[in-house]
Amino acid sequence: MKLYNSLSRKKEDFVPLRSGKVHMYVCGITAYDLCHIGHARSALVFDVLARYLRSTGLEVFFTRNFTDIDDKIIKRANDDKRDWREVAETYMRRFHEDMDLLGVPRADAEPKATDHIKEMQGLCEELIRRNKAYVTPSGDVYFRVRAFPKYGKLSGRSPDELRAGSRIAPGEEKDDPLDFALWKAAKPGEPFWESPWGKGRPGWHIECSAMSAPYLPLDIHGGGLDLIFPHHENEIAQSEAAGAQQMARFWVHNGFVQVNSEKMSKSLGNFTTIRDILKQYLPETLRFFLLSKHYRSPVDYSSGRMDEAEKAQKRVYQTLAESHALLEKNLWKNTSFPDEFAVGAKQLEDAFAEAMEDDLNTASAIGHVFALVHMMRQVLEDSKLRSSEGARELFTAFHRNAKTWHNILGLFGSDADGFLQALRAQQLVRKCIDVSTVETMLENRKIARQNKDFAASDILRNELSALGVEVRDTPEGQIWDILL
RNA sequence: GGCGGCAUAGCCAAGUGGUAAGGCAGAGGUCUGCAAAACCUCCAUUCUCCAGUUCAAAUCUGGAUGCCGCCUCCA
Repeated sequence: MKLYNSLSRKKEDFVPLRSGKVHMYVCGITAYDLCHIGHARSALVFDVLARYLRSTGLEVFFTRNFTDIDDKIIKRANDDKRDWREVAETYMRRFHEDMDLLGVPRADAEPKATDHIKEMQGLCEELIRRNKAYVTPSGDVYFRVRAFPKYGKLSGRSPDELRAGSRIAPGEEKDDPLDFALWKAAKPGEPFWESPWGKGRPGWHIECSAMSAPYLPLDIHGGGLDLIFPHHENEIAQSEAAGAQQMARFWVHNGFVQVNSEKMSKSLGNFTTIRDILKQYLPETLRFFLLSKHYRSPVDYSSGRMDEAEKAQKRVYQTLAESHALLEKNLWKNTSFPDEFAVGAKQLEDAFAEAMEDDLNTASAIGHVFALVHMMRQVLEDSKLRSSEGARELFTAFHRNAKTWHNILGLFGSDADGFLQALRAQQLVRKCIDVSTVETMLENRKIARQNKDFAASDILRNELSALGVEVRDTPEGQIWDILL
């Protein structure tokens, strides 16, 4: 496949470094708060990338770490008057709960920083031995950016440019303003580990270099766009200055989730948590929404867009449900069926695969899903076509495709009737609609209609509409749905 | 200030040299007591603007404008 590499700023052919096996490392969360929709996007993008690579027959070993010791965790623990370990454990557990709902499986390895302190210290020692790092009188260890000539190759900045805007803060014992901490001496009351340089704890960047070390060189190192600088730049510096030939072949970064065209982030306070959204919408709707735009573009979140996503998604499931019902009935006639449907369906199937090949273009791929759905609807609406043998083949292929979508995108794989039921329940909650009230009104309307009292019937229909309920009159009686 | 990205219909969104996918909304039609749903048809001679390269440009080049991100923790 073609994959955009942040390092070269180009799409490149993805070829695994080791035959048939892919090592993928994605920066996970710092466990100090609930995950927001931006975390969901990042998790989803790399989940889909792993699923896709696996679907092409590659073996993928996926690593996603947890940062479970960090300034923010310590701050949170102090604020909440809890032990920092408990804070980290709580939010790691919340992360897993969110991912379970979103259908993101556990990574093959989920290392925690605190389980790899020894390796981090080892890496620091190696860097000091190579004169790429130094120890300060207070027991901090800093990376010597000047000693790594390739510094800036990922973010496209030169040390000179960076140096121009930076200065050493008072009290810091750095040789150079760009030098960054590998190991921080413990302040009073802070958690610490014993080290050759005294009591202290690891810096953020060294964690990922240490935890990814067993898998170097990585085929793919991923994360959010904002991690390029300084986090990933520093990881490269640490790992490669310590002797690695190349830390990662591909650097892949996902774009942000925005609100009103502004980045959603904890520091801006404009974030929406995954669990808040899942009170309103089904997890698969969030998944669909986030995957319906290319992973490198920013995506603007709003409830209006979620509503649109929900409507579109429902259309696919309705089509799956209706065609499934016909397949179950299994009453087919040997009537003529135009070839164009099978030909078109095959083209769309290929187009889906091509879109995924082209830098994981899920937005385009989903577009082809809808083109296929449109075709299925045409057949379903035509009483002659839908009962013919040709339709059976077409529907069978459609459901086979849905399996592929499920495997790769994690979409359209739920039981269709079950999904539609769950969706209705979710919408009832969201719209605060009381089912028994609706049913009473429908019963009254039914009576009015039996008496041909259309005026009364229409008044009830308007009242239901005001509640957010839409009624359809069919030969089988009244059917109601939630008005969006 | 430095570095980078983006600009496609009312909205969302694919499309990196060969004549604008798809979704939502909207209009007309079929159906209906009237509706609704569903289906059919229509809905960007044009891709922020200005120059240029080319037989051919939304796609390449130069310039302008606007929006966003990174440069400090951040998915």
